[in-house]
Order: sequence, then structure tokens, then C-alpha cells
Amino acid sequence: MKDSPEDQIVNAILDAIAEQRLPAGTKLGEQALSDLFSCNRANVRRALASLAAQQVVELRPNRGAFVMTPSPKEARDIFQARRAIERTIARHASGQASAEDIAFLRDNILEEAEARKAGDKPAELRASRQFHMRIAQIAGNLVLERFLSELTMRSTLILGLYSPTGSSSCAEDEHDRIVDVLESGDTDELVRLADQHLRHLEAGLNFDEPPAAPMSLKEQLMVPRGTPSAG
Amino acid sequence: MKDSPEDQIVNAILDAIAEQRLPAGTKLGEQALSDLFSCNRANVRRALASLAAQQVVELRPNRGAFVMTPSPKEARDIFQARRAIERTIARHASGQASAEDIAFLRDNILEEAEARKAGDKPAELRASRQFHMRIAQIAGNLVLERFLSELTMRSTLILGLYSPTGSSSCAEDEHDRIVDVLESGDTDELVRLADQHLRHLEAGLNFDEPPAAPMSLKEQLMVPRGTPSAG
DNA sequence: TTATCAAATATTGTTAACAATAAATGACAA
DNA sequence: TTGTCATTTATTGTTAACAATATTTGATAA
Repeated sequence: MKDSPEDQIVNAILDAIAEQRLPAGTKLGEQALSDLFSCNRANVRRALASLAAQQVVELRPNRGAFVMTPSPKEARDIFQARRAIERTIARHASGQASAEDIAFLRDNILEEAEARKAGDKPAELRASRQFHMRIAQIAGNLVLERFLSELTMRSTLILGLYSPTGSSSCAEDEHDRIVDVLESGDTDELVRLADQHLRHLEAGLNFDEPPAAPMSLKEQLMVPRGTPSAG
Repeated sequence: MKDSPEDQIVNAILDAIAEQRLPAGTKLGEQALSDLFSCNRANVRRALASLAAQQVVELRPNRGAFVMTPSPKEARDIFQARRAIERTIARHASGQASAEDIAFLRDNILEEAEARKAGDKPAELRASRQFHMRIAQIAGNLVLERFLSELTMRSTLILGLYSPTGSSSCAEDEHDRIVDVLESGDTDELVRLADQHLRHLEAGLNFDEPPAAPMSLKEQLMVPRGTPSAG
């Protein structure tokens, strides 16, 4: 069961965004992508159309496709929507987690902590996202799961833009308590924790200074003057 | 400011689905669409990719694109998600409606009632959908607005499949009360009404008998035996 | 009639070439 | 140097032809 070239491209880009390897504003050239995935431009274009429909990519006519750069207003909307959806997910997941689910989540928390200690940001983000998505799976509503998938993706872009360096991602002790309460079956408390967790995440954002300018691939390679590389 | 051919196709198909002119399962041939919109197949294919990303169209490899046929389980997920989202919308719209908003909604209710009396199902569905979407606009969250747009679209497909003929769409007196409470600013009551309204809509569904078989364009033109056309 | 199968037809998937537009380059003048 | 403009280059948008795959059609046999 192999994926179509289009799905490959979509998934690769989504993964890269989810792990903050592709920052907001990055240009996604058609040639570059068709070379990378060794397929023709028609497939690339369809993939970009899909990503644009998911609001993860912005399509500027005659100029190309760019990783979406959420505005402060969009960021607020996204976190508000996340709270609505994750609260609902929490309500329906409560008391439904199997032993494997709990084990997975506990393991996931360790994985995230290790990645953080090791300074491996992509792994940390991947683990954190997996935590939220696993609970969505437990809730068993595919529509909410897909919506949350889109929102976590865009949240990652927001963190990359508006989060004072390092302060990003989730507080791990909050994840800890969430698993405990998820296991215990206290629905109201679980909903409360989910809401609070997202509020904390949002509170860490800083919209005062404008986001760093989008870098083209070329600019990413040129080290700016006055920024010695290592010594 | 003219739309790209791709957007035209996407919007035309979405409108047709929203008004139940395109029933679930309808095949969307590439040639047919490129003829209709006088553009090339590349644009059609991108449009179909967008619609597939919105879960409104199903893409079967080597077989083509079809209007999505929601299963009973999907229908449940969709209405559950709608309740979560429309409750949140209600909470944020409460007390935020301008005089024009209220006037629009009242007018919309009349329009829907007239369409129903006249037996104009498309107009009735269009009005009903507009009612929900206008309240979403009042709430002012573009993310929730877009999610609801997708869900109302898919709800229309569900009604077409599982609603005993005629019983579909919203009870108009419920819309009436919703506008009254929206105007009054009683948030909790508005949320309650929104939830109840959607539960009533869902309660009218019947999953017992399998949905009518998807019709091809050809079959739609052949009048089945024993069904005299007019007299 | 009904079932089976091969040929014919239609549809989707892929590719390459070309046109239209935007971005980058470099000459020129101030 | 710095700014402006024409030229060149690169990128996106469009189109048509072809290949691969389904579907339909019609003939044949039970």
C-alpha cells in the first residue's frame, strides 16, 4: 500500500512544519519540490493546492507557495478554536483510555523530556504533538481529530514566530497531570486541565515585536554580518 | 478582482452541494468539469484536490472524484463536532450582534419559510445554511467559521442521504427563538438553544435503511419504469 | 436468456513543451 | 556609491499529446 506521490509531498511538508524544520514564510518552489520527490510539477501543484486548502500553505498567484505566516489575530482564533475542540475531545476521551493508551502517553512524556534535555527541538515538538493527537484518537471522533491535526500544525508555526526563544512547547508536568486525570476518569477536571494547559501555552506568546522576516533559502545560507559563526 | 478558474470550480461545486443539487456519490468527471468551466484539466485536478482536502469529495485512484458519501459513523462525528463548534460560536456571538445582524437573521428566517412553502428546496437549504454561517461571522473567529462551513456542507450531504424525505433542514421556530435570545444577550440560554437545535436536526436522521444508490449522470436521465413523468 | 470474455471506448495519470509573469542582473547616469 | 531602467534569468501558469487504467460494448457459448 504505497502512497501516491502527491500524498508523499503533503506528508513530508506537514512533518517538516510540525517539527519546525520549515519556518513560516519559507518559499516552496515547484521545481525544488519536484526535484526532491522526483516527480513532475503537476503532482507538486496538486499537493500545494491540498496544503493551501488546509491553511498551512499560502498560494500567491504568479509568485508561488509559501509556508503560512499566521497573524496575531489568526493566532488568537487558532488557540480559541483549539480550546473548544480539545475540551470536547477531553470530555469524550475521559474514561475511554485503554492500558496501552496510558502507557503510550507516559512513555511519550519521557520521550519529550529527554528530547528537551538533549536540545532536540524537532523531537520535542514531535512528541508534544503526538501527545495531543493520541488523546484525540482516544476520543474517537475523526472529524475533531483532523481539525486538531490542522490546528496543532498551525500552532507550531505560531510558536516559531511569537514564542521567545526556548519558552515554547508544553510544560511537561501539565502533561503528567493530564494523564493521571485521564486515567482516573474525572471528566470535569480533565476538561479543566486541557483548557488551562492551552491557556498557558497561549500566554507564553509575545506579539509585541514583529516576527522575524521570512528567510529565503539563499538568506539562510548567508551568515549576517556581525554574527560570528562559532568563535 | 476575478477568481482563478480553480476557485470558480471549487465554489461552484461547494454551492451545488450546499443546495443539494449534487447528491452524495455523484461522479465528478474531469472532462465534464473542464468543459463546463472551459478550462484545462490541470485546473480541474487541482480543484478536486482542494475539495478532497476538505473532505467534501472522495478521490479514488484511477477511478475519479466523487461527492463524498458520509457513513453513519461519520454523520455522528460531524454532528458531534458541529455541536462543539456551534456552542462555542454561540458563546462568542452572544451580545455581539449588531442591528444589521439581527435584521439580516430575521429576514433570513422569512426567506427560508417562503422557500419551504414554495417547495424550493435549494433556496431553503441556502437560507438555512446562511443563518448558521451569519452567526459564525458574528462570533468573529475565522477558524471556527471555516470549520463550520465545512461541517454544514457535509451535513447537507447527510440530510440528503439519511433524512426521510421532506423532514430535512431546520425547524424555523427554533431559528426564531435563537435570534430573540441572541439579541437579548442571555449567553447560557443561547448555547443551550444551539445545542438543542442541532440535536433535533440529528434526531431526525434515519440510518436504518441503506442510503439510495449513487446515481450517475446517465442514470439520472433515465426515468425508472413505473414512474410516470407528469400525468 | 444469462454468463463469460475479448475488443473497443472512455477516463485518469504522466510528461514535456511553451507562454506569461516575476525576480535578478548589470549597465548607465547622477 | 546610489538609484533607475532595460535585459536577462528563473519561476509560475497553460496546453496538448501520450501512456496506463477502467469501463463499456458486443460477440460467443451454455
